[in-house]
Amino acid sequence: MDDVEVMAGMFRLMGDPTRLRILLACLDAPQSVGAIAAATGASQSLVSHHLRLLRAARLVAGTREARQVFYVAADDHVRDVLRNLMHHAAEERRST
Amino acid sequence: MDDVEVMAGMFRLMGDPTRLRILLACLDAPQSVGAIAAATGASQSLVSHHLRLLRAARLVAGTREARQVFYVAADDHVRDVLRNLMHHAAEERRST
DNA sequence: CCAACATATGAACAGATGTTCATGCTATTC
DNA sequence: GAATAGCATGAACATCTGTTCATATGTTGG
Repeated sequence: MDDVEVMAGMFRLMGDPTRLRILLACLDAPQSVGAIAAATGASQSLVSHHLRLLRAARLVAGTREARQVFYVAADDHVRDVLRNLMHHAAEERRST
Repeated sequence: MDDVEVMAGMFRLMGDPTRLRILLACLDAPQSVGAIAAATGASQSLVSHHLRLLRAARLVAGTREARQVFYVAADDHVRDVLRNLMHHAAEERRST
């Protein structure tokens, strides 16, 4: 798999609204699965499914703490990409 | 449509390998549809279909010049996002 | 105007993707 | 150690998406 496909894979993961909300929910601080489900309004099962994909692509990292598992955005690249396109989206809204 | 869905829409567009190659092909300088097709190895028809989506989302801008139409990445946000995740992908490869 | 060239569009199809429902697994508390 | 809380997993399904093939649209040169 070449770089382009790796990149595309990451973008595709961020390209689903539910998954994007999950990512944004744990952008700044680790959040438990339950908290993410509550924050995003998605079912626990769905959140878990998505987290698995995000974890497999190393976009988030999860650590177990007693019964709960806390997930957080993997690194600064991910955070930067999200913040960057957030600005772009904001500008799009303003100009249309 | 809220910001998250706008963002997700853009990410989804970048999340297809063919479309990502098209975007990368016209990242730095405007390229004709034919040139993009040649550079990416995709058919003219397919490239045109994808360019329509990218144009609709304002990720690229196209200007007609005689018989050809030249497309280029819309702005610096788009370029930054792509370059940023390229670095991320490169690091991923190195560390696995 | 006609022929050619470059790009755009439409229909149709196979394969991928997000979601739900039900169930399994791990860790804790009593 | 049974019961419960929190999370993960599997199957199944409807929908969406990328691609191809054929054809239309627009543009330039003779």
